[in-house]
Amino acid sequence: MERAPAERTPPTGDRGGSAGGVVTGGWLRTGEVAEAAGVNAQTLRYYHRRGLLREPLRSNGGHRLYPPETVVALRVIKTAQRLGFTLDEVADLVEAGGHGRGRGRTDGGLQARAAAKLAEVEQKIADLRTIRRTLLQAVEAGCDDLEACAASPCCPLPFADLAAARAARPGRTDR
Amino acid sequence: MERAPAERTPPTGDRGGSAGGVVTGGWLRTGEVAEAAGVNAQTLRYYHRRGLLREPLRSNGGHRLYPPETVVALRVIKTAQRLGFTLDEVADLVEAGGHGRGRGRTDGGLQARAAAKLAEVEQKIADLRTIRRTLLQAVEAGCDDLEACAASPCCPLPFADLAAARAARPGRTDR
DNA sequence: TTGCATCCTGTACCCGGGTACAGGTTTATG
DNA sequence: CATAAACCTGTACCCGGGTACAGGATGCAA
Repeated sequence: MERAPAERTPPTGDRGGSAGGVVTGGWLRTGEVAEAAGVNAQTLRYYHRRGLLREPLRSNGGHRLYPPETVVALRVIKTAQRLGFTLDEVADLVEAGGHGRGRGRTDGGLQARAAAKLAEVEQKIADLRTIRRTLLQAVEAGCDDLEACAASPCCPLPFADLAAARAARPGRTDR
Repeated sequence: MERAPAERTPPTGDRGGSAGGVVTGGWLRTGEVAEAAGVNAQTLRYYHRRGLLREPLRSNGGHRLYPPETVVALRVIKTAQRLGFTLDEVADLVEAGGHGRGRGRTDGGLQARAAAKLAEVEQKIADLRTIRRTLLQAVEAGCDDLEACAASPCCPLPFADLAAARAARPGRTDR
């Protein structure tokens, strides 16, 4: 993402678009990038810290000046996140994608990682289906009091199998 | 859970079972409860703080002495958690279940809450299925580089719809 | 030149569900 | 009675993904 910003024309006073507001091909300030990508401006700094975005050029006064493709970079990040990748994984993906470029590397590793993530997602779906089934049973059996149910031998709720605690809280499934 | 422990015989020196180790009907210490329920002893204190477990009796020296049904209470908590309830919701459930008891209240509210939770779980499943579909498309289309994909008009990945960010990170679906 | 919007840095806080550690008591056993 | 194991309290930390706030410095237009 936005590799080698140093190769572009550095900003010399003006920042691209002459008509106020909509900058056509010029440099963007933090707030502009954030708004264009639909994220909080603080999040940009956070992503820099996390290594998801390279630090861009600076104005003389120290304000960040982003190339326009940063907006695309942010969309990429958000898309990967929506697909279930953690920020660490996203950082990995963009680094892998960008790293060997220009030396004949075509392997971004996305294929393999997407396949692995697919398996994770399917596991989560399976877990949630178990939960759904159990909730349905509870509703159908008319359970209305957990303590009474725990005492009753005919309640379908699985009070016993503490071992099978994987599942629930889907974000943490397998750690 | 384990309401009115004060009504039981207070522990006067011995703690039930005379044969060392396995206490048959007597009072349990923190570590015993924790082990029997398969949770960390610290977690017991944490549950007390969260209002999930009532503070039990104490020995003269200040050590907690639990009635044996606390183990059941813990199983109930863990079960509800596995069904997707947060600890706040569980606290709510056990309080609702226990609160009006003895004054004709039979409504623990579990029915309604289980039904609501069922809807949540189904939403999560639907979200994950969308994610799965998208990942599958990415794999099938042979996407291997997020940046290239973002630039290509034929990539199936949804880089555009930032608005539809609900989904991913399933634990946080709708906050 | 003035004034205000935007930006900068560093640090602290939020959520949920715990876990860990320090430093001091109590309990049980030989 | 001595000693080790278990317990007590309070406080801080962990994960992931940000958000908020304080206190200064810049940028830009009138």
